[in-house]
Amino acid sequence: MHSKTCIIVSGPTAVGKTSYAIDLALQYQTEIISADSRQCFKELNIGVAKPSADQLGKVKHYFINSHSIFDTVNAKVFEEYALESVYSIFKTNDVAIMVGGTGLYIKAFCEGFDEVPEINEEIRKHVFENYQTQGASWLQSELEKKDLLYFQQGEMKNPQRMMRALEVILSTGSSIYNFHKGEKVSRDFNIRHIFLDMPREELYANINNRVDVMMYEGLLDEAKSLYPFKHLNALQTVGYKELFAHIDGDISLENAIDLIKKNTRHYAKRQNTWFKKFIPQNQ
RNA sequence: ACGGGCAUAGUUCAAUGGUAGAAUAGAGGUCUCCAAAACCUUUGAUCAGGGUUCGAAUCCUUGUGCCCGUG
Repeated sequence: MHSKTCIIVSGPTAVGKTSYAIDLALQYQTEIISADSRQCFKELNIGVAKPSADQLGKVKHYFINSHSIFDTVNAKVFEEYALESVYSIFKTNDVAIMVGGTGLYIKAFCEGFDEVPEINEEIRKHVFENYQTQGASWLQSELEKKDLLYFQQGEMKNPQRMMRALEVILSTGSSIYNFHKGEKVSRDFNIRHIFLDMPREELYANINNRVDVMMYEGLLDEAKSLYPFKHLNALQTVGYKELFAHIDGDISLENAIDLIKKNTRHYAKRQNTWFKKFIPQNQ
């Protein structure tokens, strides 16, 4: 038992995490670390359901508006940022609150990652560009030649994982599986977990309603202003990518809105699946 | 009201008279640095009644519903 505690509030999108966490933070007179892979971008506002200015004024939030869409943000970056933040909060508080729906980020914060050497930027680019021009079959044949372990055991239909495996073997000469030891880091503070959930039908109704509100608040204009950056990873985001398709003339606005609702429902479903299995705690 | 057409999974569409398939939605799952990402698996249907036939989603017939044209 440690003297400091981080309370993690997780759950699917649109379940009400934000206001729940703010109430909790006010109760403990402490601050909040967001664990959301999209709300950290200062350029993204309406579409990512950030806390309102009013809410941000009540409680200090870390990892909200802290990064730019041009920055590299990933689970490792989050882990370091969140640890720094939590220790900063612990200087003056016994309790810190973390809230968010990005399961992998929360896992990285709770358990850490096995060390994988930094990947050379040129190798990463080389892998990505060849995938762009030659497709998944290129990744498959490269992995068969260079990383038989991954070729036999890994997901050979999943381009993203294949790219990761390939960049690791090209950079280090060793299979990504040799780095995955599954050793969990033990943090020197307590971790408590609160999972928010509600009946599926209610959640889906919340989602549909929230998308309508976002459109009313001007999501289309926001998407138009971000259109020049649609290729960035930060813009591979529900609520924006569908509107980009509409701006391109591929689909009607009505279709785009329906797609946003549908994709958000899918996202919520995946979050549920993740949190059903991953219960962060260290007791 | 008359004439014509259509009726298959929640939806959109397949299936010479011979095992009712697909896409998508829905559901379940994967997961160690792009995770609001990228993947995997899967439930489910011939409008209703009668007839022809070894055998009907398919042919005939009655009913019901929808669409188009004429009035």
